[in-house]
Order: sequence, then structure tokens, then C-alpha cells
Amino acid sequence: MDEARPEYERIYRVVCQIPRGVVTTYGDVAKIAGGGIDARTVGEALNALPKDRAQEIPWQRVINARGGISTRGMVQRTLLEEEGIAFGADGRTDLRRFGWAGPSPEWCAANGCTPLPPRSDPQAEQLPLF
DNA sequence: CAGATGACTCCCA
DNA sequence: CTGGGAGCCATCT
Repeated sequence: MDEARPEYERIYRVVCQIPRGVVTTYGDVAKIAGGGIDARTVGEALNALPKDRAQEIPWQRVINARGGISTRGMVQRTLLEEEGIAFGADGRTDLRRFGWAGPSPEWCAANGCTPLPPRSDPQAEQLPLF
């Protein structure tokens, strides 16, 4: 039997908090989870994610810091497009529009996680609707 | 215990 | 934009 991996479970819990229609990065998930977890560890956790559990965990909403998909194949991109995520010609998406702001502060407190630092983007308010 | 690997990220040329 | 290199952490040989 595969041993329980508490570090991974915390990562999964954070990913489950990502609402439909938005995406986040490995680094952000790592910061939220905290506890010596970094972007690479998040990737490992999702890679080791069993298929039966992939149905409940929106792993597809986790992408790299460049706004692109690190996985091979079109599976992840297709799933995200189904949720309304738009990709550019280079296969990247605008994190300022589809980027996840992080879980609620109360959730963080209840799960011992760290909320995401507020990124003040003056242009984020002026983003065109298109 | 040491080396290699990976769904990562940042910095610099 | 593209490459190369370093930093980082967990898992497997």
C-alpha cells in the first residue's frame, strides 16, 4: 500500500479550493500550502495523483508561472477551455484575468495555510473586457 | 548516504 | 524571445 503523504494531502486540499473558471501556478499553491513545500513539490504531488482522485481534484487548474501548460498532450488545455479559460496562440493564458486570488483568509486559518500576497496591479483594473 | 529525475521558478546573457 | 545555470524540495535507485 502506498503510504499516506500528509505533505501531498495538504497540496490536494489547496487545489480543491480553486474555483471553476480560474487557474493558479505551482508556485502560488506552494506558497499557500507552506511548510517547506515549493513549486517542484506541487508538481510531484500532482504527478503522483491517482486517477480515481483526479476526478475530485481540479489538477488541471494548476499551471506554470508563465501561464502555460507543463503537462504533455492537450488534455489539460482542453479541460481548461471547457471551463472558459482562453489560451493565446502561443498556448499561454493571461494570469491577471484567470489567475486565482487564493483561498479565503478564513479557510487559510482553518487549514493552517498562508493567504496569497495581494498583488496590486494598477492596470488590472483597466483590463479590457475582451 | 549520494546521484539522478521531475507536471517548477528566477536571473542573466 | 531563446538558452543556460542555479536554487529549491520530495521521491526513487
